[in-house]
Amino acid sequence: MGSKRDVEAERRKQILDAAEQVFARRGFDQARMDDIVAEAGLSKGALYWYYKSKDAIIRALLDRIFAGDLRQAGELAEASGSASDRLRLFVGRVIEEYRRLERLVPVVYEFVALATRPGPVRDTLVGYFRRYREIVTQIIRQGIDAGEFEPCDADAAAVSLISMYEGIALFWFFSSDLVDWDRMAEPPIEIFLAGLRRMGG
Amino acid sequence: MGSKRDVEAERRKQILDAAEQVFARRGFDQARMDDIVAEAGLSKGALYWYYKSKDAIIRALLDRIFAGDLRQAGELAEASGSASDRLRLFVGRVIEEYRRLERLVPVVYEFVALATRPGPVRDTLVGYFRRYREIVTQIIRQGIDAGEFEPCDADAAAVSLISMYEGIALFWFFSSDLVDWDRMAEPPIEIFLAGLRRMGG
Amino acid sequence: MGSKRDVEAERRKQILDAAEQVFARRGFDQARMDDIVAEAGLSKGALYWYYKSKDAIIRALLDRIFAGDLRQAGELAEASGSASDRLRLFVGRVIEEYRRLERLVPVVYEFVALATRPGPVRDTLVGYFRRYREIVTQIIRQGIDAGEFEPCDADAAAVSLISMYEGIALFWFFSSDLVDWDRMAEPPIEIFLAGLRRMGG
Amino acid sequence: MGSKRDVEAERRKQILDAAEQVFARRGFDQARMDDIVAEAGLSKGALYWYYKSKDAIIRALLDRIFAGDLRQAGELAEASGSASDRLRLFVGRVIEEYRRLERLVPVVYEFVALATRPGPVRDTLVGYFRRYREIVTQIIRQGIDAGEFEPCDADAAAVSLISMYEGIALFWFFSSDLVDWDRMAEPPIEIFLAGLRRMGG
DNA sequence: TATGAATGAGTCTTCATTCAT
DNA sequence: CATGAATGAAGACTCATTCAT
Repeated sequence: MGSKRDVEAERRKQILDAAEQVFARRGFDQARMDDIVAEAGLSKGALYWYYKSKDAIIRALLDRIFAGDLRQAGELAEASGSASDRLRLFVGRVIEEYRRLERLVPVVYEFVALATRPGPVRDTLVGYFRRYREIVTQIIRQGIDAGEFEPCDADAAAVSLISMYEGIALFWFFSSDLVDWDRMAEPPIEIFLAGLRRMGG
Repeated sequence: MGSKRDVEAERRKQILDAAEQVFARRGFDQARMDDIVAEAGLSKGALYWYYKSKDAIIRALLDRIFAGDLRQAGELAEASGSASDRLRLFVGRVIEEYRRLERLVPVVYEFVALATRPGPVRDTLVGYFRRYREIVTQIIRQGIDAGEFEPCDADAAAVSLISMYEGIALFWFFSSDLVDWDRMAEPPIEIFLAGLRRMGG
Repeated sequence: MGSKRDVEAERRKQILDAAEQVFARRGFDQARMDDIVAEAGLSKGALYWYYKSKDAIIRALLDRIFAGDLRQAGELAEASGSASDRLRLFVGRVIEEYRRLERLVPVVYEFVALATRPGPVRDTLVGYFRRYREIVTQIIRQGIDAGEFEPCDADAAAVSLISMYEGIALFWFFSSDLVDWDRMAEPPIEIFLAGLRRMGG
Repeated sequence: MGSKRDVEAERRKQILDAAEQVFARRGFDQARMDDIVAEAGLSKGALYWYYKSKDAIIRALLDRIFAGDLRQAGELAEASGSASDRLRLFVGRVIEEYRRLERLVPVVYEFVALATRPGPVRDTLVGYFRRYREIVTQIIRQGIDAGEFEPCDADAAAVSLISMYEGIALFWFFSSDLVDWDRMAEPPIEIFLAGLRRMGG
């Protein structure tokens, strides 16, 4: 049993989990290494043994949150079924993802704020958005080719769709009392699909 | 001429302008008061004469950016013309606003990150979003009542629309090379309006 | 009418009175020039017109409080009457003085703390104590010479007497609920005088 | 040996000793944390590791100086022997204490100045004086009951006695060239005891 | 004389990081 | 591997004093 490896993995997870909590609570800059240490139940030395710096923790967290490879989502581009259904599926997965990351939203916006300026965080997020966009663009294009959707700027439409849910997530965060996912899941995609659909078709 | 008032107003503007630059460049926490002082071309003492603390500057900036009362946008709800046209106008104004705030985007996301946690920043942003939402909901509802749009959850639709442009702004920020406002202005609203019209279809 | 002089004198008194209040409230170091300015109802510029610095104000206050020349007290040394009566009179005046300075006690101890270290404050206080001591020593010596008191170290006795009331003032300040001047005025001097009379006994 | 505890105790002593020196030299407000750091031979971080703030150091010093419980002095109230002898003993111990604290006198008056205003310093000193007073009052009362002293206000007498030595300490501090403890130890207490004594038996 | 905005050196305190044990 | 005391550069803020008006 690779117990050495296991301990290392365990410790790293412990630290990242703790950092997540603390960063969500205070933001990157206001978070103190001591907070993370306390939250993780480790010692300062132990923390620095596994991560060389605060920045290293932030980068590790960035990966853990945004480096998922969207493979599942990507498969949708090549799956069978109508483009509409595949977009519905896609949106369902995105929402699922959002729900999963719920308590991380503060950290996500912390990253967004950082990504505002050049650097590795920005690069990661740019890539993340590009991949999503490519997938959705491809599905919409297939819908147009198949005569399911009106001809249109598929890329602009893709950006619109992703943006809509991205924006709803932000909105939700500022009015969770008024907006809830159960209610906000269907209408947007249905309006959007209706807008894309070839009517006379 | 009230030169005393003028000097005060001038200094405050000088400081807020400088703070905007510096905050955009470095983020709230990484920004140094000395940076602001240098950018403003004032002395430390002068800065503190007008704003008691870094936080006071941030709050003043929050007001300057988000406390605009959306009166113009609000008027659209009561204007004449089709709901579609009024929504188009609304979107046009929002985009105009985004363009105007372009260089402030980093600061805006800085605020969003802050708004993630309870406090005055959050309160301000929550109010800001609520007002937008009310206006758009009203217009859509009028469109439905007038038979222009298919019946639907007007509020959900409003959130969707605002979110879409909100999200596009974010998207744009991460791929200004791929997305530009000239191209992204029309398609989203047109798809959306078509969707509202055809929903039942 | 020397109105110019009058204004100057008036302003200086205004400032010193204000400084007294503020120093009593906050101590020399914690007192802010702005506090004094506010208390005096003057402007910063005006204050600095009359006193060149904070230290100048402190020195002026030192004079105002301790530079009284004790002439009255000094006269007692040459007055007629028994030594006991003259000491009683002396003590009465000292107490009167203490009562008058009541609200200045904090400032007085501020000066005492300062006088702890070499400098003009120390010099002033040293002189102040010396003069008191000389006067009392002389009266006691006269009492011994006149056979009214038993022979003793007149200087040590004088220091004891002055110290006693000095100490009572301090004590009073820390237990004004328990000690009051009406009760503490007579007993000490009477015990002391009895002691001087009976020493040999 | 608990070397961990030892190091902590050692460091705290180091810091308090250094603070004592610096505060004596400059006063609380004029003392710089860097002075204390330098005097203690520590780093700034180390100092703040053990004491959270300048104020915390001052409070710790307050305790170290005034929180001694006077147990020894208290025992005198219940010891055997004449009241006079026990008061002589008491005074001897007080003088001993003063000699011990000699170099701390500036700090003591720094505290007195602070105690002038409400707060923990004042509370501590008030308690300190109260305990002294209770002990001496009790002894004098016993002397009166035993017929050794004339009937009198025992409490006022106690305050007088303590005040006298308190005052002498102050006096001494301003004229150490003229007053020395060897000469000032006996006369005051003897005059005082003579004053209290029942002459006619 | 009087005003009060402006100056900037100086202070306390914080906290990421290191390293002897 | 782990500990936690120690480091010290850096930063927000203060405030006595000045000076243009």
